[in-house]
Amino acid sequence: MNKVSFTRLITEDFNRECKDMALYFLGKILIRKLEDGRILKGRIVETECYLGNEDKASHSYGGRRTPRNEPMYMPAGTCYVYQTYGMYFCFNISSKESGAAVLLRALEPLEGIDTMKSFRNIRNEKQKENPHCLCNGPSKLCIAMDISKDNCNKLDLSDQENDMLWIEDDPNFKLEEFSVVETSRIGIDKVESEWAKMPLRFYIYGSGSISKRDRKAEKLLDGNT
DNA sequence: GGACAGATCGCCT
DNA sequence: GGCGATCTGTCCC
Repeated sequence: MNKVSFTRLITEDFNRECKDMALYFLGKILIRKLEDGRILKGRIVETECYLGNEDKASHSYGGRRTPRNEPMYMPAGTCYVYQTYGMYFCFNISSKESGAAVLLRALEPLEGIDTMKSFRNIRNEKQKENPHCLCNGPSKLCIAMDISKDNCNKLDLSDQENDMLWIEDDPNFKLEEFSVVETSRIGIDKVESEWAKMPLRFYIYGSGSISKRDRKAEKLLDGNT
């Protein structure tokens, strides 16, 4: 058996254009180290692109630049964590182009599942027993991984000294062996339909941890094989 | 499976 | 002052 080691992503790994990065992240491992040393790991299975300037669904549409979205303009690999609906967080990572970022929408929990459960506090008995329910949404994964604006916003994921949050490549995981579903983004119905429909959401076909499956797109993939 | 209402507050206009 | 890149429970088919 060859020994294959997990490697942490570095600056050049993050230096990609938004769509390329969203696809590149699929299958990678997001790792969170808590203050008490506990480790939480999840495989990234769903991502979404938010482009700059021309993207009407993006916080940076029209070049808007405010204190909140400043991380979208910072170097590739910078965390953009913002609060929404007064009580939830969304976790993005800035890409190469200024003003663009990739939203992490879902993870498949791999390690620290009991800790994630304790953070999520799920009431529904069936969901409670299913790890796939822990991180299958952008704000759920923030709760499960203890990612908030206070502790992770503007963090540099390419900084090898940063031991709070980072991403590793899993050499045993080959994205080519999976189908990737390309579909429209979630929760942006109010923007001009052209941009609402744009296929800027990506997920690994067959993962049990997807926030919202697109059965039509999956059927088309089935037809092509 | 889908539709809908309510929670709740930082951010931007 | 109004509005969310969401989640949850409820109601209905």
